[in-house]
Amino acid sequence: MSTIADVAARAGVSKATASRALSGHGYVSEETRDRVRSAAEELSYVAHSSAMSLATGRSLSVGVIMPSLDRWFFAELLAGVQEGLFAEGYDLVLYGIREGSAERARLFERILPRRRFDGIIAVGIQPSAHELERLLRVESPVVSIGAYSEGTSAVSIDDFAAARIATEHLIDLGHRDIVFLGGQPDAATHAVGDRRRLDGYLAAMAAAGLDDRAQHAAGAPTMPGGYEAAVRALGDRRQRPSAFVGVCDEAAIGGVVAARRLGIAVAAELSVVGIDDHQHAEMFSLTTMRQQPRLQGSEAVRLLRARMDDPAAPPEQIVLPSELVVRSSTANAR
Amino acid sequence: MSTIADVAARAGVSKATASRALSGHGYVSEETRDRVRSAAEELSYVAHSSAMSLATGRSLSVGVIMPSLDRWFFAELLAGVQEGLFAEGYDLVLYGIREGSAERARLFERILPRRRFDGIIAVGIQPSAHELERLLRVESPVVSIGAYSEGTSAVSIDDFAAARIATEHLIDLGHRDIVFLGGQPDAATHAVGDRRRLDGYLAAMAAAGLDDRAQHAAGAPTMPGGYEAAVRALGDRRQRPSAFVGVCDEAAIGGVVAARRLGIAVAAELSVVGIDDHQHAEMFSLTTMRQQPRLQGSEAVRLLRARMDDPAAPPEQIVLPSELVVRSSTANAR
DNA sequence: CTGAGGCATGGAACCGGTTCCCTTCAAGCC
DNA sequence: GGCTTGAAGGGAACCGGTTCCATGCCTCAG
Repeated sequence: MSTIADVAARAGVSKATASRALSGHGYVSEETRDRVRSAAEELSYVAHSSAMSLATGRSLSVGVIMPSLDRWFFAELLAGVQEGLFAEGYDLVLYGIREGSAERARLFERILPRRRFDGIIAVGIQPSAHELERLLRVESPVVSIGAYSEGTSAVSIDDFAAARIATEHLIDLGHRDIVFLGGQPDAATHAVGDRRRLDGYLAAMAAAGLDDRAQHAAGAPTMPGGYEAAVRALGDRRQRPSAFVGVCDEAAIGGVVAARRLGIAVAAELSVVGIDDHQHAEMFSLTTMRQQPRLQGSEAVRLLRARMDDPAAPPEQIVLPSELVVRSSTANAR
Repeated sequence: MSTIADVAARAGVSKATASRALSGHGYVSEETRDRVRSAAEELSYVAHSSAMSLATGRSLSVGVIMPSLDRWFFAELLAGVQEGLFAEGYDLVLYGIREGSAERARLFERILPRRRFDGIIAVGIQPSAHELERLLRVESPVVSIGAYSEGTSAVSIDDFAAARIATEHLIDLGHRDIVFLGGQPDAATHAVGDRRRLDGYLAAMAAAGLDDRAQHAAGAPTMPGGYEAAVRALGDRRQRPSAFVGVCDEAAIGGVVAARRLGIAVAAELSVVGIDDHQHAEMFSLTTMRQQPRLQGSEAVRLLRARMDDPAAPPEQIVLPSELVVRSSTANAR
């Protein structure tokens, strides 16, 4: 692999001039620039990123911290972030860190300070005070997604409102016995957004005077999790709910599958609404609150770029809209 | 952020000694080592990765190229790779590149040569001759997953055998009209593994003298793709198949959902077998050929480490086993 | 007593870029 | 004609580490 010294020698100029010619900073004559460029072309020269990073102080890379990779929301988000960063010429360095794991400490203590990232995108992670302090030492701008952090820029939807609107949709259809499906009651592992969605559901129930009928069938925010929670909720024939609000579409779809299995007609006997507009939602005719994780990812990149270009700029929090998409999994209560 | 010069000054030694004390290479007295270590501790010193990389020639990072992030197999794989790399102290730099996109050229021309990766993991990508040449210039070892590349180390399952065994399972149950569900007929976008699975299905059909009954309901290798293909295949009431082999579990589950929708009893009237053992397979009681993408990911890391430690070592191809998991989506033909 | 060899350390070169600063030269202006 | 100004480009410092080499000391064998 050739270095800039090779290019300079071949073009008959100094390293300094070669660097200026290729980067476009400083004065270089038209003719010299062309000579350097073709020399670089001939040697198929590509600048060494570490050397560049060391000299300029910018690494052209962004660290991305994710609590999980195998759920739809996070995978879509990651895809959006990746596309955005790649388009801007930044590399994405991925850390998949389960909440509260030992690796998490190592990440904050050693890994993040070692690479000087130009920026950090943290997804669904509520950094502890100590971790936040470590992040600030690194001095790279942070954008969090779905975590409502105060000090940093942030992207999210209004989880509270989304769940409230979904629940109101069911209430408007005449439903009274509405169960919230999925989500862990344990606060430590409960994703922040899930907690807010549960609160939104509770608020809607309370506003309709249905406080005492509110019920949470806990479970993992996944299809099997929703399935199991639904089986439990539907098990009692005497007091069967007439509608589900899923903590996410995966849980809601689990509920749909469970209902079908138990011979309960979705819509006619049981309305189900989710939150996400998952790629499978349409297939299951699921009514849901649409959010667009890919868009959230690319918005996060946009916010990050803004802060990288001007570190003095104040952090910006944006809340993306989510809208009710009515399909045929919801119908009037009987 | 402090540098090694700060640490050296605080410990009262030279940069050289400080470096040796911290890295453990070369002679340093016990007492000096301790002094340097506590100086580093007090300054919360962390070595600058670019400087280290420039000096040593090793970047402690691995490039990972993936064709998609939103499918279960790839997400699981990525999780396995990520865990493996993190445990070994390597960073994962992610590139999500759609087959044949413009970004792909940029990746091979500029991005990969710029960063000097210590290794590259390419998933489901068949590099062109020109791309392979670029990869070799970079001189970092490559491990491919699921792509059967000759020059490089590789990890995969035997896709051909997996589909053959799945199909034989159905034939043994007395099925004759077996449709292969999902997978794109277009060779350019058809993932290599999907093609091999189709071939395995065809071979099993041929071996049982069922060549003329073999039928491929094409579609995306996803749940909606399988759903649509199944609806088409089940549409003709006169010639309804008695069994599906899904190109993957997602397609197979799409088939199960389609059958339920159409009022066709899975197992009793229609057997369905998939390939993957997807996280949702159990929920749908799907009989399937189990493969473990996480394991494939960590094995890929192991192979990569082997080649990084000894570049002269010959590339190693390993084929991981896949086994038939019989659940209740398959039954004797009527 | 001398020389060899292991240990401990410091100085300086080096990795491959970028950028500051200085020199040169030509054009423009008073 | 002398001075200012700006373009063009070279030398060298610098980013923050690692490592080669030289030096001094101590021990031990001959």
